[in-house]
Amino acid sequence: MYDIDPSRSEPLFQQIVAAVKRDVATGRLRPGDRLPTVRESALDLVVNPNTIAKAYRVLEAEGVTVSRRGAGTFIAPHRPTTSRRERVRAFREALDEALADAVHRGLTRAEAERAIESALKRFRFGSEEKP
Amino acid sequence: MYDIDPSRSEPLFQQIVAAVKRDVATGRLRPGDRLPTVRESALDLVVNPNTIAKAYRVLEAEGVTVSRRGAGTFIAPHRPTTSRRERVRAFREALDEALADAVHRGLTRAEAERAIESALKRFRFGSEEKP
Amino acid sequence: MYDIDPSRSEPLFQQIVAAVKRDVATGRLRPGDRLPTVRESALDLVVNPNTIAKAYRVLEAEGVTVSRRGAGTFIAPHRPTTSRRERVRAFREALDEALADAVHRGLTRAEAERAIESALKRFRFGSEEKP
Amino acid sequence: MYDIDPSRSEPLFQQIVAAVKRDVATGRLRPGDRLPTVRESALDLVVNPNTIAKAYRVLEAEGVTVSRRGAGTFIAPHRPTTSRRERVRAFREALDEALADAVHRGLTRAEAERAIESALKRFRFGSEEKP
DNA sequence: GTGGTCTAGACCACA
DNA sequence: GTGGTCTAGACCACG
Repeated sequence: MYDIDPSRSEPLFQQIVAAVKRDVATGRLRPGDRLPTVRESALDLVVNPNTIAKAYRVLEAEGVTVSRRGAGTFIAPHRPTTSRRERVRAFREALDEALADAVHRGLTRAEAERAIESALKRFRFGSEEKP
Repeated sequence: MYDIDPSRSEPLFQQIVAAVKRDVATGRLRPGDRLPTVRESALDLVVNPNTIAKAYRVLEAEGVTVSRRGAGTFIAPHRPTTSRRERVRAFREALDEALADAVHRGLTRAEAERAIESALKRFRFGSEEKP
Repeated sequence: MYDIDPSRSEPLFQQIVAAVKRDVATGRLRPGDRLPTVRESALDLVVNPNTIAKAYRVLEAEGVTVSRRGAGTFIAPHRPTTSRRERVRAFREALDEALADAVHRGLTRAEAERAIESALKRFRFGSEEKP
Repeated sequence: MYDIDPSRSEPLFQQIVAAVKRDVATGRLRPGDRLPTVRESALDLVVNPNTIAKAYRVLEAEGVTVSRRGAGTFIAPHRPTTSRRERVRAFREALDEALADAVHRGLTRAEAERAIESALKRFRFGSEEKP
């Protein structure tokens, strides 16, 4: 399902977490959808079931999923709680780091703008009310 | 100098690396500029000197700085070597993760666009001529 | 009847057990009252009948209910058997955990006292005479 | 250090989490204090180091501690974030369950009041400002 | 059959 | 030496 790469330095469980979050944010996974079971995913991605379980635990802790023993793991309804200030700050930090790296790699402004434009299309942002 | 936060999960040396790279990418640090010595930085940031040394080692390995024995550590001239494909791919990945997180935090499209526009202004991209 | 929340980490059957015990302790349910059948409850609470059955089994094991074959499940007459030492110890432990959590959430002493005062009013304690 | 009981049904890591939270809430542990290392605790409590590590991870996730690789695990500065409504609601629920259990065990009102009064003395509540 | 807990033990990243 | 990651495998609680 996901392309997990053990050779990358990012921990496996974090790669899984990021992949699920991306799919939720783009709408490929929607509230109520069921994730594959821990054992299925473990076979699929060729990692230890504990590693999947850890990823699911983190996702649950972040409010992305809910796990029910005996039933499975499901995408939770959205309920962002961070303040506007905080979410903008966090985004700017991540964006700064991405851009700084890109500049060092020689990305041109045009390339950056194209990539951003295309990325913005793929994500499903929350409704535009301004709290 | 930099605001390093030991309580964040990102390793200290990486926070330092990212901060220097950001300053180079925005132009606050320019080729030829000298970085503080390891000891100065260690006192400044209240961090173990080994941690600073590791950050400087990584920066040099990435080609961001050059250290001249007995003279200090300096910002290197830009010389991006990655292929266009590679640099775009890396940027898209980082951007995807930043956006996915932001969406989960409830960022609206308008907020994202404003943050991006402002960030694009702050970074000094390479010249558009040489692909 | 009860507000059972499958997304909470507490097992469903325990939520049901706790709800019944609370109702008995507050007097909403009294000795001799009949509980809904397993099937009724299962439909009502949208829960697997096995889960209800397990809750009833636990309640009976704890002496809160008695089930009479063919007739149903009834609230049992009170007949606490634990020693004073034991019942106080158990209460103190639960109270400690509740208070520790509350303090971490930032509850003030005044808020705690008000909540306690109100709670004490709602519960029907045993007669003070028989130690 | 703590009295952990493997025979209780509560998971070991949760018992450890509760014990640390109680010590923080009573003031036995204060912000900045260092917890025993994972390995020390594991030897001390005769449990697997992974179990301690999990407890520490949960404590960090709840904001009770901060862990720094290479340095240790420390009590974090208090920064309760829950709203007044939420913290009172959570406390009332826990209190209700504790009282319901106690009533079933035959606790008298006098016993309850004495236990409560004594418990209230041991915990360090936040400052009394009303936000 | 689902997720959760725990153990044992190896290896790694960080300070 | 610190905490973190991952594997392997047993056992349990829940629905």
